[in-house]
Amino acid sequence: MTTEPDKNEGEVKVLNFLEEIIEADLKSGKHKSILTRFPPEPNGYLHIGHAKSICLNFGLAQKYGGKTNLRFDDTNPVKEDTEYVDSIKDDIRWLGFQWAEELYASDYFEQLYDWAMVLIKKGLAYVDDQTQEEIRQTRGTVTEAGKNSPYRNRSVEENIDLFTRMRAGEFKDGERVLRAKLDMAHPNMLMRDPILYRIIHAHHHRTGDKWCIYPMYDYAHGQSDSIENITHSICTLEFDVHRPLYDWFIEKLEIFPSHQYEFARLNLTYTVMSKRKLLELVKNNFVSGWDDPRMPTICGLRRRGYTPEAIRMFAEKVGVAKRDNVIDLSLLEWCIREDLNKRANRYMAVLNPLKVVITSYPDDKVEMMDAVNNPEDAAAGTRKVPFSKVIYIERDDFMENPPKKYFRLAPGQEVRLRYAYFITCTEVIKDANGEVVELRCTHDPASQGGNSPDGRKVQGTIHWVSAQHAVEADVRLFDRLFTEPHMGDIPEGEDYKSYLNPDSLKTVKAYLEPALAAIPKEEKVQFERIGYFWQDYDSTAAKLIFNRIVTLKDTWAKMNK
RNA sequence: UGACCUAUGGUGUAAUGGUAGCACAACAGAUUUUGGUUCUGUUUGUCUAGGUUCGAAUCCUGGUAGGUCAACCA
Repeated sequence: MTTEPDKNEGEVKVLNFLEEIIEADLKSGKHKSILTRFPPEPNGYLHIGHAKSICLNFGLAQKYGGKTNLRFDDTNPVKEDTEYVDSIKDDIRWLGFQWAEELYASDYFEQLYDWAMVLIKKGLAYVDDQTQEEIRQTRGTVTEAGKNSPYRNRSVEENIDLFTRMRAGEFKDGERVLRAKLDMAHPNMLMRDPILYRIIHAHHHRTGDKWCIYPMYDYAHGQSDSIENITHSICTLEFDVHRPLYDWFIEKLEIFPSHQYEFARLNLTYTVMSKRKLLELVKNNFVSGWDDPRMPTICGLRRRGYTPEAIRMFAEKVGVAKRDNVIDLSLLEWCIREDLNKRANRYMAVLNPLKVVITSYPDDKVEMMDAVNNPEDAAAGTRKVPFSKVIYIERDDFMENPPKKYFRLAPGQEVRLRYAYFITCTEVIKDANGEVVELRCTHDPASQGGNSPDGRKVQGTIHWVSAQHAVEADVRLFDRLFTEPHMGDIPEGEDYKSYLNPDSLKTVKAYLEPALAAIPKEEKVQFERIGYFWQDYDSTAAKLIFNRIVTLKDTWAKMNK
């Protein structure tokens, strides 16, 4: 086969609009290199929406040989906590990114204060004594102009004095604010004398009690970007209307001209993305924590079995644009299957067991069957799986009255036990309620390993575990995770409670703990993360099977509709 | 009813004045030691009305629809 390395065939070069801007800036010499930043407020855990932003900011810098800072936007002490700082750092690292510098908006408080003084001296900021209510009332509405504050024309000296005393702690919360002097009739509400500083006597997670005045987002963000020489400040669409203000501060302060660019935030079907709602789910114990596998948080997805590679692939696939979007959850699921399918070793696990006794098999015999670890990767090798007279199969793999194209086990029907034998169902045993509780089968000893010397074909192949070697665990866990509304499909204004099953945590605990006790200590961590297995457990395997179950369920549902 | 942003198959995203392409989803077939994977094929789209142009998804104007903004949140 001949290849032309320069051709790069099949690979279409597609730039998103941010890449186009960056390439143009680099080409024109506007910037020699680029510096982006990821600026979370440490007031909650990162979710899949943040992952898109992280992949964008870090990915863009990587692609163009630049760097990315991690900056915590910690300008509101009452909402923020170091717990969140730590989790955010963990999640970013887990996703596979390394920041150039770890910074905090609170590092800039002194500089920001000095700049506020500059604005005051230029006659561009003033201290307002109005109450919060008065300020709200005089701001006007989207269609009506606001009214000037009676304190708007204070002298520079008086403003300096008052602002100094605000910092010194002479006033109570809410008594005074520092506002920019712009235009109370501006069509953009954000430009109607925005508040720069407010008084908050609260303990800050980093600066402690040093400050009692705190800058607002609009006053802190652009200048923080500027201090760090951020070239491309990339944020979501709702900050679009803030850009004129962002530019105004930079212009008036005559500092490094960082620029803000906006993109559409990620929305996912069936998924709650609002930090406020997620916090509520955690606080009210509707989930076991921020890392509950049903949560759309990065740590939740991690526990659900997602890999960083899959999440990065997802971020790549969803694209970047300025149009509001709702991505199908199926794309995220496709990404994890795509990733795991290539690299995860396969293991057999039965989630919803049905006992099968192979009557023709010797009572005490145990055979070690050869099983392929990963059909997609021969280098992954093989392993031995114990087989014996009594096994469990998946309940879904048997039907007493099968429809026409059902290839798995049914009375009188032959099926292959993967890596083991062909078996034929000879008897169905039911309990008093008519529920199938056990199957009796015979095996073909010649089909050891899964092939018959006479070349006859069986259409179905099913997985199994040897009962005496199995580790028992709760099969319902998996079921719960998939039958409950995924990550909370909660319509606006509805009660979360009706959408999450409060029993699931109890169930998990009740069944997981005895199972854990049966497992060698060194393997517990893996096991705990994934849930459950009868034998042959492994976290990666769980991920694969986990995603595979969804697919099979879908297929089955369709066949029966 | 103010300012700003947006409009391409079911869902996303390309095409930057010259053949509407790609991915997910859906559907059909082939292969298969799991109805998975893999491979092949199929269906479905430029919000609307004008204008400019040899030619418009693309440029202009009007309309329509959706979103954002009236926290001392970020």
